[in-house]
Amino acid sequence: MRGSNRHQRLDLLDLGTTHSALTQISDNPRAASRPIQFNARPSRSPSTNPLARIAPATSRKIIQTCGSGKANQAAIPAPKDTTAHRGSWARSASSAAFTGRPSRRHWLLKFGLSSSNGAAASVLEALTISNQPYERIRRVSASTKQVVTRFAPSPTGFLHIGGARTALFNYLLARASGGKYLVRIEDTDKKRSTPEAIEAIHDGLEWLGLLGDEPPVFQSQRSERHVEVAEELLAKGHAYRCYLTSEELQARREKAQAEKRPFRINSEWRDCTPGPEQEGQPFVVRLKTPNEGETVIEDKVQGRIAVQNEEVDDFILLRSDGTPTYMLAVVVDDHDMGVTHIVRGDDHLNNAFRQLPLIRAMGWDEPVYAHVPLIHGSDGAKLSKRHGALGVDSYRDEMGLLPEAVFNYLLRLGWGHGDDEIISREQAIEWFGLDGIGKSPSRFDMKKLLNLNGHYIREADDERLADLVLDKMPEGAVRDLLVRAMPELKARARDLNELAVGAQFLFKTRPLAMTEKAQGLLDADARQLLACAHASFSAVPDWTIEAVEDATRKVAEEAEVKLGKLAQPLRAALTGSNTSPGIFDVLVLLGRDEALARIADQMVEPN
RNA sequence: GGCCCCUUCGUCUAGCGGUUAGGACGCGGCCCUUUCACGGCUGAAACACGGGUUCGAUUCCCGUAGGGGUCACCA
Repeated sequence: MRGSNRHQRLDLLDLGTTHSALTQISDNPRAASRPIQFNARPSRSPSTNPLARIAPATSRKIIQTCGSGKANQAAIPAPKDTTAHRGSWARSASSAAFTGRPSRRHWLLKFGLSSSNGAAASVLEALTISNQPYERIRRVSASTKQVVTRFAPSPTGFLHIGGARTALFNYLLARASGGKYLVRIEDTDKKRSTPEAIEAIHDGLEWLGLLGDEPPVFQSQRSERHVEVAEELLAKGHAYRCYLTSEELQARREKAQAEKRPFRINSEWRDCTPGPEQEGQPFVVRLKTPNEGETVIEDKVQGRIAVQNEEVDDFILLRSDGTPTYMLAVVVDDHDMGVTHIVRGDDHLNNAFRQLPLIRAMGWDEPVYAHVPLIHGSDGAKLSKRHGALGVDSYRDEMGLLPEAVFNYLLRLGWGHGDDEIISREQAIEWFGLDGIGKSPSRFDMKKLLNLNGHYIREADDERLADLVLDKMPEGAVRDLLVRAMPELKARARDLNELAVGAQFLFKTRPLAMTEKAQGLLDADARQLLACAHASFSAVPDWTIEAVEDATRKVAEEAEVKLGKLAQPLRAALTGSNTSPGIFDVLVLLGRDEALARIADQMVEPN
């Protein structure tokens, strides 16, 4: 774990800024002894460039370098030729690395950045590690507040691919900054929540290694607390009792629609005290959201988004039966759990503008938001149950995928790190940052997932694969043989199902059933050749790959045919198929007796 | 429809004002080869459109078109 607790990301500096700074510093030999002047231009999204936020000018002054007596270390051998490092600047939250020229010496640079917007001055600490092929830049804040993220699925169905990716990003963000990653089950809707779904979500997360750092919080068990907050809001005048019925609202909504006016809930109860006639009448509790001005969110993915407050209606906190709504529950739970960074699908973006007034009414700290674009199906349509949105259990059980492949695929879907494709969990933790997340929705591509899975299968341990495949094998499959065959088998499979199919020949019973193509291979000449091979194999002293290969080549030579002419009929006889691992491997794997018997089954009787 | 967001090869993406627009999957070709894979080499393939700003826009701004999200006493 790279980030300790003192490594808290504030995102006050983005990498472009950092880079500019480093370039300037490296160009200025006297940088160590005096304040540094450098230009920082607003990068991709102005809102994420702190310098742009602090002042409109593009030129800012770094107030001081604080090298704590290590002034000379500020003379950095930073790369001057940035174009040589195309695409190699990492854009990670807690750390960034650039490849290219290895550093020649240690250096450590710290400088403070004064912030006129009241935020704590951040400290940027950049260091290179000598003799490493890359250098690191790490942002460190003066504060020690820990990053806390959360994945908050509602248990109304399986854990789908989008949810899994949200979980992944939350997990990675926490790990990347040495923070905490939590899971909360949003089961306030009792009608739609099921224990099966909770189980499925748990299994899915476990399989992907994305279980929370603490046992999950169940939202339904916290309703007392939610009500308590609603009452506090009521007492403070930030919320009010609204006696409008849903029927009344529905009528108004339809009327507005008929008149083609935008409909907004405008409750007359917002500013009036209920009279005696309201006594005993059902009511909901609504939040008094501001009606004027605008609310701005500095979203880490979407950038700066402003919404007019008049667009935000007074949403319900407590239903007429007194139960808390989702909107209330999330805010309260996020606060109580100490969540600092909210990473979720951008279908929740609008909710942020409702949740913010609630947070402000309570005087709580505002979280950092990151709304991640949704994943679409391969046809571009929203992923739905009919559209490839399967539970992760399907990926595991039916499609035969490895969790590390799904992990890697999900990571790359909507997030990028230069040209890197194969990324391990450790590497992901090292590299992950919110600024690497793209703003546009992405499509799910099974082909690429499969390709990745093939890669991870080839990397995987043979014993592990054998155990995984054993389930898919017919009765009588021998684990030991499976393990021995695995190095040959796994090179040819993209998923566990293909692996199982490839392993079938090992356990077939004689006489072997032939596929059509295998049958086609076994013409009269071929059967004749098989007889020769049988004779030759019978005389092989040690049934080793070398000996078997030797014997096979000799048979082909003597018969004056190319090796392939003999190998294919052999393959058919031995496996019942026209594709298999290398024929010598097959011979050895089957063992002398079984191999000879299978050949004998197909050859012409020798005279 | 109101509001909000998005738009680089078919797909995932790199790109932070000057690049022969890079990589990966998929697709084609070649090589390796006992089949199938793997691997290696190689080819085709993209800045949605229109205006600005600028010496110069894929990159910045504004429109248009297309796509998406959201408008519940669901979460």
